[in-house]
Amino acid sequence: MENFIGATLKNHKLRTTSCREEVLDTFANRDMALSQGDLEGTLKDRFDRVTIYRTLKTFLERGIIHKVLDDEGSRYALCRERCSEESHNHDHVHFKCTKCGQTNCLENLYVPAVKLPVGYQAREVNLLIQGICEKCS
Amino acid sequence: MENFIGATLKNHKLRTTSCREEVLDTFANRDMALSQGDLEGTLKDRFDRVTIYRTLKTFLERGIIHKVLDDEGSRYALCRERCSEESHNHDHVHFKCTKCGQTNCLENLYVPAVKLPVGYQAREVNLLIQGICEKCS
DNA sequence: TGTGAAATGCAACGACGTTGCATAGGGAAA
DNA sequence: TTTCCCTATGCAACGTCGTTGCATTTCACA
Repeated sequence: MENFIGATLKNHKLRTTSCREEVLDTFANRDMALSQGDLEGTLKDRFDRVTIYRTLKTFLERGIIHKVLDDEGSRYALCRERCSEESHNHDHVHFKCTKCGQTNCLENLYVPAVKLPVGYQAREVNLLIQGICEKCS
Repeated sequence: MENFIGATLKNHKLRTTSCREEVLDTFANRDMALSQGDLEGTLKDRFDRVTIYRTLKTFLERGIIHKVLDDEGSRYALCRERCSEESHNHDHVHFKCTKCGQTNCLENLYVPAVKLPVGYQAREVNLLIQGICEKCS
């Protein structure tokens, strides 16, 4: 874990700070999409909410995390595939359980190709499925 | 148009008020997904933002409009298919142009079926494609 | 046309996104 | 190891949005 955190920050040319370490640690330990509020719940004693906000923003820009669509507010999840500032790669499916509220990446599923009308160019595709997850069914 | 608005409200058993009429009219005239901010821009001289908020909430509950996922804030669009309080039906694709910022429903496209892992049950599916629309390309 | 129920406006609160600025802290070079 | 610069952080502040309570107005049916 220590290795993962240090290596991730170094790979993306970011300074090692306690806030960044703990945010990364939280993402790694809780295997689900997190909102800024979730992170604040865990870290607000130690870090200002603006710092958490800026940490998320930085991670987003560098391709360490990606935004997960949600019908209420924003959530974020670690990028598993190789992402960088230049290219993001997130055409997998997100599943939100309406019972327990958890949002997860279904890593193995890919978004089926959609044939767009003439003139439309796709850059990014987000598929959110809501329903009941395996634990709650 | 008059007919559409009156009939829509009556069909969903809602009182006819000027705010509801104008919100519906705005949705009908501008053929795209609108945020609460968009509506306030047009209507805030005449109606309180809370009234607009509650109008949207009511329309959502009754199946007159549906929520459109967006990576920044919520947007709403008219339900074209038959929707009611009981059953919503919105498995079509939404397209957001990163150039002009417009979000539209691609009515003719349906979300391809995704085979979920065992134990997962889908209730609602949202597909958002971002890129360049026909007008901007 | 009167009346009860529903819709509206206003005030207020919290959560979030965002920015500016002064201070603290990381890390490379001496 | 120490110094110094640049970056990250904390704090204050502001705007937007979602949300609720309450008093007042308005709709629609009897």
